Amino acid sequence: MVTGERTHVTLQDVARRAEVSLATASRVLNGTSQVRADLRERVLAAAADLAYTPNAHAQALAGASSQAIGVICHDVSDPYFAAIARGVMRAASEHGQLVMLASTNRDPAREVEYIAMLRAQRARAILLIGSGFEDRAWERSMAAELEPYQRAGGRVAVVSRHRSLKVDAVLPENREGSAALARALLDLGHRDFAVLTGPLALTTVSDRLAGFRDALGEAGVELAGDHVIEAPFTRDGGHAAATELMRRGLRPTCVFAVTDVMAIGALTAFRDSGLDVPGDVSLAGFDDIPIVGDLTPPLTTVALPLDEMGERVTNLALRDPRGRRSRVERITGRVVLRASTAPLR
Amino acid sequence: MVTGERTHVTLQDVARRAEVSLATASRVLNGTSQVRADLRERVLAAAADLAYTPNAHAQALAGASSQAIGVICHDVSDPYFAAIARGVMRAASEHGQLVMLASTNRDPAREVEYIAMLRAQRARAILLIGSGFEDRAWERSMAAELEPYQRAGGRVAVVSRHRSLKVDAVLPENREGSAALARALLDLGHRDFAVLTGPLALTTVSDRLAGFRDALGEAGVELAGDHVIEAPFTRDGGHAAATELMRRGLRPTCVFAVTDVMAIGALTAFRDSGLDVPGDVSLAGFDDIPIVGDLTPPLTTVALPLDEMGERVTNLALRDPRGRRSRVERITGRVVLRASTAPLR
DNA sequence: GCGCATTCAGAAAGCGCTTTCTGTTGTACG
DNA sequence: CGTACAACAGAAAGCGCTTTCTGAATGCGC
Repeated sequence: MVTGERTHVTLQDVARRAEVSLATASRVLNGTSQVRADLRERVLAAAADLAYTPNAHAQALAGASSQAIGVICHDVSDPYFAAIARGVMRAASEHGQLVMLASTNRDPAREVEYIAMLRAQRARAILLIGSGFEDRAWERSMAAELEPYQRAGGRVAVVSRHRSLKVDAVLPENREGSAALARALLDLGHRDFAVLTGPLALTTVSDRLAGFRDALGEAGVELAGDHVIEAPFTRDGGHAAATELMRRGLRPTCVFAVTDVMAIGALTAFRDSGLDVPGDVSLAGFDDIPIVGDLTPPLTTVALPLDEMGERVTNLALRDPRGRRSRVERITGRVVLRASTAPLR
Repeated sequence: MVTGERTHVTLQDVARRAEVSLATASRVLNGTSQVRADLRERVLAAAADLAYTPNAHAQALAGASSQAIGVICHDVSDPYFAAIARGVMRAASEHGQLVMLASTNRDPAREVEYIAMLRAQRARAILLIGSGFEDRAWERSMAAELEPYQRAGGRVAVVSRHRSLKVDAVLPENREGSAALARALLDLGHRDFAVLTGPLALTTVSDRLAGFRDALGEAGVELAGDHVIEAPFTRDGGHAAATELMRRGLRPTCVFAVTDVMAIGALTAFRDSGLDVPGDVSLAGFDDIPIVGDLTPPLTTVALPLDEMGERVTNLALRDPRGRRSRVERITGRVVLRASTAPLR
């Protein structure tokens, strides 16, 4: 049983056992064209007996294109991506596609590498999830990989990034969203703000910061430079940024973390130093990842339909590939006020 | 530019442009054997000029086996899987492997389907993450897919399941973990417990429940039938189970949710009905997913090194495939007491 | 200076499929 | 009864690679 039976069952084996030609076996299994009933039965039986599975590589090579789409994100374990990935997987499986998911840990080089691999796999589509970098060299090498891929018929779609990429995109309105949030917070009476941001080289970050700052500006409230604290784009980054805020002796009445994930770290940092949220400081995030409703207090945020966004990029990439120019679907964020923000007394 | 240039650049194109044979071009690009320096230069230059990427399918077909491993889990957006997946991706990329991730949404049929697809892709290894089902028919169809795959040289490794699968496995000691937790909770003085469980058909669930119940039994504490509430294996399931508990008018001093994800739902349910944790009821989970330290109160749980577990299955599957019989790595859970459990007054 | 081993480039044979092209049979028609 | 045309099975040509097999140079010993 365990003897060197190293090799796969091939269509040839099936054909031989069913005593038909290769072509006939292929036709039966793919339903490509009519085959006489008795032959068909024989082929089906043979395939079942041998536990035959077609070699997808051979199929791909022979013309029937690949069954898989590639998704590149920064980190699977980030709830933001996980939520989007969920939508992607659902939509992909509706299209009968397998999903290859890769995390780059925000390493631009790794990202380019993965695109090359996906290109080699002849993935039907490549989905880029998450903010791009504002980095000329990186943009060029991305484009260098993506352009030949697209020219050869590959589809590319992205969430949250665009500059320099001529591809279909699902674009959350980061600027407008954080502006709306700022106005909501102003309405609560706040005038003294701080912002915890991720790396400003990420377009998502800079957009959210800009939107927030502009909306404050329109209300005549200025956001001082030292009230903007930059840290890694993670829970720990949020924790560190909040800690730094306190270390600087700043006591804004309201803090905006540019992502919920960072806000979570900040919330814990505040709690650990005995600051009450929202009693001592109001806190708001962005994204509305699933967990934030279960925090104490539940987090005020700008809700993005993450799951749906995943579905939409996927559909963008998989539907009518004939589209000439790149389509853009804008996603409006909805401000959700929860208990983490309180009116200023 | 956009004209029907539908086709990929092939090795043939590179060879032609470099004015060498196909074989030479292949040798240069793979470093398979020595090639005269000037020819090598020409090939490299041609490949770069044409932005050549080898067709992975052709490579796979021609013998060099696939570059990808497949991972099947129940739900990518579940933090438990996400954390494991993270470890998998790290280890996989160290082995130069691409990861294809599929979620089955706990649908056994879908699971079998995905294995067939991965088999078709000639994935180098298949990783099954998450509890199996106690279901004879399903086990048979799984085995029917897996067995020919393994016979043909495919590697299979699993996290958290085993029965009937003869494969390498990373096995968290669920039974022992929840027993240890039970003892810790008994030490706090609790005698009146309830358990919120997922579907008992999942081996993980039944093991955790059994371990907990047994340890209580050894201390002479009985877990009444109506104090065990079954619900879906999700945050909402936990919420529903906790709600049901209160609806039944039960007021145990301590509640154990078999996963952290369920515990999170329960925590919110308790909070929403005005029950204080741990003042009115202590609450514990299992897994130690990253978020639980940021909850209020932080959750007592049995910590599993999720990230490391992902790494270990991957290594199990990718290292020395010559291993004759299946290896098992047991993972010990560590009880972490946090503020969600308090000593009984 | 001749025969031999040694390098290294090229030709060609697959890998397992799909699909076009060919050929054979059976049926309907004049 | 012979011809035209479906209908359908089989042969064979790739798809883009890797790798074995061939063969032409080159360098070496005697």
